[in-house]
Amino acid sequence: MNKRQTKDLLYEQVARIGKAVSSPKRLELLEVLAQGEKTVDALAAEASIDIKLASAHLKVLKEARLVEARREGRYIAYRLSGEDVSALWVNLRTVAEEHLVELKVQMERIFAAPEKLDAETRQSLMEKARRGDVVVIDVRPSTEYASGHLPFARSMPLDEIRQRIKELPAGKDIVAYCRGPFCMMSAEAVTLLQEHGYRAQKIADGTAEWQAAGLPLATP
Amino acid sequence: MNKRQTKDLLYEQVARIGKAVSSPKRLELLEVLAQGEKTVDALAAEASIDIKLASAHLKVLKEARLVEARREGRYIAYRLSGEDVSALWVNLRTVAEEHLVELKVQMERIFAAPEKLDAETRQSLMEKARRGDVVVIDVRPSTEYASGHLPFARSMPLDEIRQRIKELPAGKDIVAYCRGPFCMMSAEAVTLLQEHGYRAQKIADGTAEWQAAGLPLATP
DNA sequence: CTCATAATCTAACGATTATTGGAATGTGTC
DNA sequence: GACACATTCCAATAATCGTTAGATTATGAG
Repeated sequence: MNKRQTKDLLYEQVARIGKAVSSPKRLELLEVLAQGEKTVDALAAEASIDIKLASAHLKVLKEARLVEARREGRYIAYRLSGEDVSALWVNLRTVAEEHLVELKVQMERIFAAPEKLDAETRQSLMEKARRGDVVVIDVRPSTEYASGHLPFARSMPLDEIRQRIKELPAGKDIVAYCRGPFCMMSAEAVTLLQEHGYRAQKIADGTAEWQAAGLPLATP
Repeated sequence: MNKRQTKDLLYEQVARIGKAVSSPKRLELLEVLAQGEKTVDALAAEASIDIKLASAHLKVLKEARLVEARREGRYIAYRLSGEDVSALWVNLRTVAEEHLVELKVQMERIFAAPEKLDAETRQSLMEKARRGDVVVIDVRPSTEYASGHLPFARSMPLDEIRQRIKELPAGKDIVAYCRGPFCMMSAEAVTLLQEHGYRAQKIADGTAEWQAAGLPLATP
């Protein structure tokens, strides 16, 4: 086998990963899976697609070894096949945010001033949360919180905020996060909290971004 | 505009990046471009494809803003539009190496025991090179060396090793690197050096991997 | 065993993509 | 200004991909 054929084989393998992440729906599935294990059903619902289509996309992801499947009773649960997969998603999204003006514009139009964190800010946020100077709330569904969350964050799913709002200490700064910069849950949470007189802000980070920055997650 | 439409737009943008990296030839072009600016001509030759096809692929990469073009006389020189692009390539390739058994097997079959570096090894290699305990040689073409190389490495292009082999101090350990784990130049260099009685080994790192690990490059 | 449910498989379509050949554009040289 | 050269544009083809619908498989409940 000559050099050219050898190289072709190598790049072709990497392109399998590339092809897997070349579809918007598959990227969305990856982001949801970065929040923890989910059934096909749940994934299809999250991505607003038919179960059949979700299954087909998951098959592609599985063939690229980006996800793994596991039978759980009647359901089949999919999960990312490693932390590096979630880091790859963050990397792709970050490159897109950095280079694609269209995306920048869209995000600025949609999410007024998203709070982007750098290494230092992440560190100091964690410190403040540890000391109780701010209350960090995870507004994702509680199952996602359970499969990993930011250190010192408490679970306060968006659906339950209205009922549970009195659990939050008045006068404290509230910091809300959800699945990442594309997720709208934290923004809704902030609006809700501000309507009730809280000082609340959101951050762009989700667990995937946090981990990709090299910081550890907590699990209850 | 509802939530679903908004999300669709966001993921679609990221998928532009995904689509750009979904072709083996485009990945190869990206890797070559990670070595420095190149003309369409040179890129086509490196990837063993027709100039027209190279131009088409470069157009796709340009539309995804992963590369930029610049006219240089009669030629047009392409370059990566940022360090993050080269880091993305490294990330994709690493995920592929990690998850695709086929790729692992191929690489083991082709490159006998590639020397993978971790953070510590990189640090100690640089130290040894600085002290002169080992001689690190960059066997890529000299233009690529010129556009950035490992600290304390000297240029010794593969083509010129035979003539210039006496420049290398006898008795010293030689460490050769080239464009990265897929590149075969360092392996050939090692064979050549060993035939001349040198203790030589190669490392998997190229400049892209070095940089992706957060370490600085040197430029003459 | 039968049924309902979750998921996959198969086949089909329209849309997109890779690749090729031929024509056109832009640049420096004579 | 004519020419050679590097590159891009345009059109056409074959291959691949996304999506949908219908049939099939696997599991747990009754």
